[in-house]
Amino acid sequence: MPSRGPLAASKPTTLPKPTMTLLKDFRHIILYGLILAILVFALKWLQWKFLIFDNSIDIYIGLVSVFFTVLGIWIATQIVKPKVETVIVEKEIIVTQPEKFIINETELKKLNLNSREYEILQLLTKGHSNADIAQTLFLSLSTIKTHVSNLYFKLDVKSRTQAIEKAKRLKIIE
Amino acid sequence: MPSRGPLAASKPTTLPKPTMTLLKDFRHIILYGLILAILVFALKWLQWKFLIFDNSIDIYIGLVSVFFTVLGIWIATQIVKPKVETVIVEKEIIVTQPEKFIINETELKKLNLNSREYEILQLLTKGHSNADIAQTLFLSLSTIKTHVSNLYFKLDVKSRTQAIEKAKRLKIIE
DNA sequence: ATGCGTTTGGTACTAAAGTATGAGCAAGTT
DNA sequence: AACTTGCTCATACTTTAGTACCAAACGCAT
Repeated sequence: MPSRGPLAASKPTTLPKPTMTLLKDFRHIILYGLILAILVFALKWLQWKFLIFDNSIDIYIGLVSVFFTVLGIWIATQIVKPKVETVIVEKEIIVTQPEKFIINETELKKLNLNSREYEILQLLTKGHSNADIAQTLFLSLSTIKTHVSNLYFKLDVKSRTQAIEKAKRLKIIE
Repeated sequence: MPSRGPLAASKPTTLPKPTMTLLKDFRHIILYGLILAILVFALKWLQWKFLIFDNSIDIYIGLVSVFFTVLGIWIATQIVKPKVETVIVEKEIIVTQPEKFIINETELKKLNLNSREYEILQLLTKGHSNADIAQTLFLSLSTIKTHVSNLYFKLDVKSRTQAIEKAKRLKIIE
């Protein structure tokens, strides 16, 4: 077996490809022709030699039969191209990809945060204070506090640092 | 070609597997024997028929040759298992690895945090309150506050959320 | 219209975080 | 011995965060 990757191969797929027959090229045809010609001469010689013994015609025929049978077999092995089995082996390549952050939509939906709460959560993780967020979103501090409290309830946490930790752990925030 | 993955195949490796021969079972042997017996009778008949015309011995031999050649080929196709070439095609699959965290030692040294401060920073990012940290490290709340304040000074931030954000951004904490 | 959820905002209060300052103590350095 | 540094702890204070409860305005669907 050739060298393979660190991970094992799996799911080998067999693809039978019965490509049949045909002589490879004209050189073979000429070669076969020559062989046959030589055989004709040999047979002629044998014919005359064996005809001296009239009874030996059976032996002669037998030899011819065997010879041509073997010849046929040999020709068959030459003209039949092998089946090709293609085995596809899956080779896994491990790639460390530079932070392709994917938001965990499943978790995010489970938490059922509304748009404001999620917006505030994003600012929260950036280290903004409630007052900052209020200014950014043009809302009163009270509103922010309400949203933040609801956010904590939904996230099942008790402080903004816990909220940040959980949000990042659940990958619902970058 | 069959359907393949998103990535192109590469490095096809050829493994010649010449699996040879042998009759499948005894039934075949008996079958071949019978066929040969029939052939012998046929030949005998042909022999006598053609001997009437003395000159036609060449034609007779020719027919025998052709017949047994074809027979040989046929036998070969029956008894010789096809050669099988196995082509292994490696199909590459990209696997993204979940990114190993590497602490940015350079930044960490620049900040010049002492061991306690770094320890507290770690607990901070996990969402622990000052009281929690005090309990964990068997220190008074005052001590934690002092350390945390010094930490903020060194990190140039004004709150624990900012500290967390900066620490993660600088990759000095997991 | 009525009900529901979202968003907004308020008051009052408690808890926690953060600042400022001072001080004790052990270990190592000059 | 005097000094520095890292770590500890305390007090007093301000600021921010967080909780609880309430309520108005709005959009939307039954």
